[in-house]
Amino acid sequence: MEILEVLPIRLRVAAILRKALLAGEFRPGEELSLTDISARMGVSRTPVREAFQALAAEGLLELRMNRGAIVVGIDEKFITDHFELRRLLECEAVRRAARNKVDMRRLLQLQQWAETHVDTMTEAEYRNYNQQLHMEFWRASGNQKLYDLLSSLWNGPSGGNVGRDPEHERVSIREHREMLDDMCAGNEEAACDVMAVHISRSMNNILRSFRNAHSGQNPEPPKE
Amino acid sequence: MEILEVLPIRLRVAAILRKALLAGEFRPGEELSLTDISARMGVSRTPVREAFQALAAEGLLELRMNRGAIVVGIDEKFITDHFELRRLLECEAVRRAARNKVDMRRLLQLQQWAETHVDTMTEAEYRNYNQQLHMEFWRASGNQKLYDLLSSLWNGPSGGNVGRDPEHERVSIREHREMLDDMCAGNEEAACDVMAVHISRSMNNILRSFRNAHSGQNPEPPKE
DNA sequence: ATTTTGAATATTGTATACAATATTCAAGCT
DNA sequence: AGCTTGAATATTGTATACAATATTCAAAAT
Repeated sequence: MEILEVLPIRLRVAAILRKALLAGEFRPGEELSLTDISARMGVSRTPVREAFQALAAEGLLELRMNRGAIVVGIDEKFITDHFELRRLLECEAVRRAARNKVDMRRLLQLQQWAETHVDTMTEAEYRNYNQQLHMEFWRASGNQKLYDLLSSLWNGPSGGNVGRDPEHERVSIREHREMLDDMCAGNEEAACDVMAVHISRSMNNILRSFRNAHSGQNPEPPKE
Repeated sequence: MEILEVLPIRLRVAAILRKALLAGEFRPGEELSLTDISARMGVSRTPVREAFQALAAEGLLELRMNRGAIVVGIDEKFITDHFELRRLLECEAVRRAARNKVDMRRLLQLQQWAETHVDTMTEAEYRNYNQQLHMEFWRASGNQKLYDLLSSLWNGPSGGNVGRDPEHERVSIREHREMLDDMCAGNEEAACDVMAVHISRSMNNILRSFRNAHSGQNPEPPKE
């Protein structure tokens, strides 16, 4: 039987707004009115306000005192900045994990499952495996702050509603295996190098789909 | 004439609680009651609640749904985790700054001021110079996320109310000069190495004062 | 005509009221 | 005795009311 967990409104509001912001559904510089959003979502201003503050901390909104929130534009630099930071941190995580000679059982178990089911996995299953594996990397780094930070970065720009890419998934699973082998062998720099390639490849995928979505048609016609 | 800015209550509450938490004034695992804190501070629960959420995002509190917040203990690992992360990011910032060949005028101007006034600086002046210089490093990295992240880490564990250390300040100023020279010369790795030493030295200072404060007397007598 | 002033309006910031969830503890049952 | 149950209590989550600040725009002054 499944445990069904009801999230607080502020988290659901934050998730909805985050997705919309990352999808570029608001114009950069546009003012987001607390009253307006809460009315449109059918909730009170309080949880929306809390969501605004969380999104501001994530860099998606800018809060001006007594003057509401404005949308920070998602452009290619936003995406590359995000992924370059994530690459730095993920590399550090596996480097430390390799150095720490940490218990690899859970990691190997996850990876084995993925390699066994590589041809039959649903997209949801792949996403779940991928996140769990990365989270194990972060945990294995032994640095709690690193873990927390990478967790929050996971909610950053992602492909959005672009269809799944089986080839990307296959390559990723192979790279995961490489990293695990390097970690088992205590080969810090090798694991780190694979991770750098791994994240860069993700970034390029996202960038490609971003350019695709923004090429040709203007997302919003210019004013007037 | 000075612009006097009145911060929102939630930010002042967050600052007060952050300081207290980092100073270890609450027992690890202790429950912080929203009602209690707001009453003791003479404000309503709303801004305190918002402060709690911000502190939870910083890793200083843990929020349990419908069950209040508990204090995350500040121990030596908390401090080393923090500084190892900061070292990684500050190193990356100067590495990128050196690579980018950015405009160094503001940096050199700040540094020159510090070297001129090294013997007459007040502690507040040193702190101000130090923060401004580091912020220029972050900015010079060209990565907005890196800047935001290092900004938020600046509020992390700091010496607290341990007296000033003029020798530490002198050495820091010399290290800053070394980094600036390396950056001007485009010497990425050299600048990065100095930064690593620089941050590690800060960490050891904090650790020393932490051990000092926690050795001998229990901060709080055990229950019963 | 341009600038300045200030009242009207709208929006955020804070406080309080209400609803929902969790905890406690005593009564009843096996 | 130990466990289960449920009412009472307390605390958080959300909604609403109120206060303070910012914006707008028209009228007045230069």
